[in-house]
Amino acid sequence: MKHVTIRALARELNLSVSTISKALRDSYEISAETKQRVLALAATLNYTPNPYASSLRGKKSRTIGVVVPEVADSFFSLAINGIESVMKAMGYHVLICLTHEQFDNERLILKEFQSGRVDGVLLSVSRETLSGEHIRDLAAQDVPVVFFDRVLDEVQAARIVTNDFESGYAATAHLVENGCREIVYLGISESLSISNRRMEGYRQALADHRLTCRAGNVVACTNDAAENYKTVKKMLQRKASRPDGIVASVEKLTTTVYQACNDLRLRIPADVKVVCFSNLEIATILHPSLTTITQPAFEMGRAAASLLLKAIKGNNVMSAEMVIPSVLIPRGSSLR
Amino acid sequence: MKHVTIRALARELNLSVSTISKALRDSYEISAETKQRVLALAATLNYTPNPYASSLRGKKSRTIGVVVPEVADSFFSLAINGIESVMKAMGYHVLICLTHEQFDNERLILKEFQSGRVDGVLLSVSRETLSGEHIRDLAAQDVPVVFFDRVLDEVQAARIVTNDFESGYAATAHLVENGCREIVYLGISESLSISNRRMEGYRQALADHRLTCRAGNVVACTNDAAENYKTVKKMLQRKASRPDGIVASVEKLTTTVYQACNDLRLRIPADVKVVCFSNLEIATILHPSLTTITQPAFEMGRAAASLLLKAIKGNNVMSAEMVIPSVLIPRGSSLR
DNA sequence: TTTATTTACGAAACCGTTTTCGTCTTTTCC
DNA sequence: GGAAAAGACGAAAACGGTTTCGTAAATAAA
Repeated sequence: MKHVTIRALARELNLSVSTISKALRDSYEISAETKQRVLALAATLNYTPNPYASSLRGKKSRTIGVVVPEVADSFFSLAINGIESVMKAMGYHVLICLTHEQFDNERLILKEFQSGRVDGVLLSVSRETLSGEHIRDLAAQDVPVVFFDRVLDEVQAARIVTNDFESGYAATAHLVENGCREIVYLGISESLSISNRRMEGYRQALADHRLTCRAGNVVACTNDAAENYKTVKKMLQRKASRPDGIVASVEKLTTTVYQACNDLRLRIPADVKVVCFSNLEIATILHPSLTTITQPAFEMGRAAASLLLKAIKGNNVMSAEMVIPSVLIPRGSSLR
Repeated sequence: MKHVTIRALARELNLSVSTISKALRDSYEISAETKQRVLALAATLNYTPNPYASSLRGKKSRTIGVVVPEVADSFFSLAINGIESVMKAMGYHVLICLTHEQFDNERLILKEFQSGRVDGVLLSVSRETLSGEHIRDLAAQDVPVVFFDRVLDEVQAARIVTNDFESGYAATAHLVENGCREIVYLGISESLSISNRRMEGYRQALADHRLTCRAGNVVACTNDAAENYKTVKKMLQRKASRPDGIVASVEKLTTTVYQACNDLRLRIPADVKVVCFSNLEIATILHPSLTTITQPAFEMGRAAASLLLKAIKGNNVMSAEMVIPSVLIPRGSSLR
């Protein structure tokens, strides 16, 4: 079956192409009767407008790009749900692109977006991203960019974040208050905004509680689970000053930490207490249940999407910044 | 900054638009020297072709649609990774659309896809989907459709599935072999292919082991976690013939089951043994660790994507069917 | 030397929609 | 009754690539 175009409708009704187009868009120029006829025929012939023709002509695609490191991660998948809920309501499409935490992928994706494929971009940078040249290049083409969660301070753009510093602080203070004295912080990257801010909160909390931060107690994990497992295991095997508390800055380190403790016969929370940044619903049924810093993933997605829509409408939101707080949910893994 | 078009390049080099286009596409009609000049200028001016213009002219978008019920689910997010890995390598874009398990969303999405927005569609139907009219309508517009995981038997289309019957059988037989006599099956929908096939496997396993399948032992869960929790709890509180084994046909029921057992002080696996269809990495650190039927999510995504590409290239794959087996991974939750 | 072929490029149509101008008819208003 | 205004529609030019069909010059074949 051939795709039915506006021209086919025009022929059928003995009207001009422009009349059809206007009728479909409910223009005041067209009589009510003609509109009815057009709508009716369009419905029976199952007419669906070619989005690419509209995009080409109108210079807007009603599509946004979402650039994230990973989709198999509860924070990002929930954030995507939030984004989608807003965009669907406004009739926008969502093009999801994965960087797999690699800068080069991110760079190529954003370069491609200079083509006008998307009207705006929601970005959570990769763990490798250090420079923001590629982001500025995109913004220079009048494609609005809104950061969410993982931002690049160097780039001036709108951002939706959570209170990483305070959360890092809260997690650490919580462990201290539950008796920990040798707390380690597991980061995810040396450059990533969220990882560093959470770490600063961690440091501040230690300082405020008159605890020194041992050099080896801050570890930047990699993207390789096996490697991280070794690292964590080694820490937990230290003869002197074995860690009695762990702040894990990212969800996927949960498995690593629990696994390492299990394998070393260290009991959580008796021997080691754990707090993890995580949105896993399943945290409640871990054994022991996991104390989490739960990020407002869905809300962050919603907020970022709304802000991007404003930017697309022409508002200047470059300096907008919204902080949606995370919450510490104490559970079994950190009880005294 | 203005977007640089092919026309701008033409002006700059005193060449015609068609020459530029051909040079960029490495046509044999253009001399090596001219190609060099064009490529060089394109690079310095940061030219990126407008995808909508190409799509309009060429009648193909180099974009595929992926229609799934949900993205915050490890099976689907892993499958998306598989899809993306193939599509990215072939220079295709991936438009992800969520049905949230609602038929009407699915119908509207597929209808929109009749517009030519995508060159093909990968589909895992919603739990509400009973009829395939909307899918046939799409296929009638020459948009190839490949099912993955959740298929609709009524529709003749290519499909990538896992061995649901055998997996349901294996899960159940495993529980029987570990001593269970009163095994319940938690489905996800009365109509969904995967749910029903797994159930048939369950029934067959019971029959083969000379166990009767009590009427109340097959439950179709809903999309509402709280409701499911109540249902499961009620089952586990039965005075007569309390279940001693549970086959949960979908990942998100894990939390429900563990939670209910915890709250009722039922010990897993001593009082109740559990097998769950799940791709959660975290299954290993549950307490007890969860015996899973793990689906080849990534591979299914890859296979579906490859098949769709074949279909897009014009091959008739309508009757192609590929079954990629799942594996039963015995862990603590089902030990005798 | 003439003819055939290859090489390298340009003009213009085309994809399907949107939008800007006309234009012609019908109303409305003094 | 005549001018002005409104109403209803059509022609045609965009939007930015791609592709077909020419064509002039250069080369090869006869």
